[in-house]
Amino acid sequence: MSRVIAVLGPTASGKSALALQLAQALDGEIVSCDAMQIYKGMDIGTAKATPAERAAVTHHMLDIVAPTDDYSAARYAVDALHCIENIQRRGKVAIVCGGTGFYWRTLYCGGSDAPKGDEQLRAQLAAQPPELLWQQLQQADPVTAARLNPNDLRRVVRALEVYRLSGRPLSSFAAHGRPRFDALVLGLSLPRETLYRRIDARVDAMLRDGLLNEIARLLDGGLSPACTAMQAIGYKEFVGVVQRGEPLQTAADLCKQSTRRYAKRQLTWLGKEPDLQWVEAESPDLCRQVQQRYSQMT
RNA sequence: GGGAGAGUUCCCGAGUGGCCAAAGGGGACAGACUGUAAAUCUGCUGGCAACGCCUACGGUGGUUCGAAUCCACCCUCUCCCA
Repeated sequence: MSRVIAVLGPTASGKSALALQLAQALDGEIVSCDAMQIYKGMDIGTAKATPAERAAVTHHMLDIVAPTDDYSAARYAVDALHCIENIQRRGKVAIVCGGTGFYWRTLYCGGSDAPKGDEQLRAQLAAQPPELLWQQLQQADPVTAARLNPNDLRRVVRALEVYRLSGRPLSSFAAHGRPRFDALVLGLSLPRETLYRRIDARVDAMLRDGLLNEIARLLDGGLSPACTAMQAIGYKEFVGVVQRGEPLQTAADLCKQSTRRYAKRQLTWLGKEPDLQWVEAESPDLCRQVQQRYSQMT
């Protein structure tokens, strides 16, 4: 299996542009690694590759499911790995590009084979008092309980769910393993202020490009504001504007703020990502530099 | 011109003599992350040679063993009457 290039980094750091350049220079195809670009109909707010870009370079892992559906890192790992295999079988270079660290990690290092989520069970668990859930977890899976914060309900519920479904504690399932394929793993870095400026500008641009119309279309189509897809930054902030005519400026500011925080979380994650090499996002001959590193890999 | 009220740490905002470097919230910063991950959760937020010291609650000066809290004057803002 030949080498994969992964272009990771915080939002608005220039991942897509670099991936596009690389794909054109190396005869490659792009595999998106973004938990929200998975959803159909969410284009502007997720900064999905444009039709023109998709015509120029083949993109994978975009528009995989409807926004009403749920998706997961484990599904992503399976689907994206198939894409990579297919690309390589055709003699092309697979370029993974995106900002969802958890998805990339699961693709690269494999994920746990604990049972998949069960909506009903989750709802049933979540209906119980948090203290009770915590007590149950401490009994059923003390190792995981020691690891988790009692307030992190989502993880507490998941751990209990795994226990109920499999009869085994979550801690008995292996987490990520060793990398499953060779990859040049890149993280785009740039000064915090620059990154934040870019984020602000990007939100403004999305609004100019018709983000509100896109959201209105989704909501008119019957999409519930409560579903996972609508929790995406750039969407949840504007539901009130679209549905109740709340002030746009306030929502836009909030959106910029959430995006900045998200970028920070991405950076924190990337800091521990195996094999990751940081490259300066703003360096003028970035694409050439990366190509050089790529060719140096043996 | 007269009267009433307000000025608190990055912001909002509690605090009306010691338990106050000052509740709470926001923001910023840092971190976690086993099939929801653009989600979810946590920590931290005056300075220092730091079990102590210094600087801080509009300003200056008082009262007091001790003040963000009481008094006087001054400055700024808000409201009411002229």
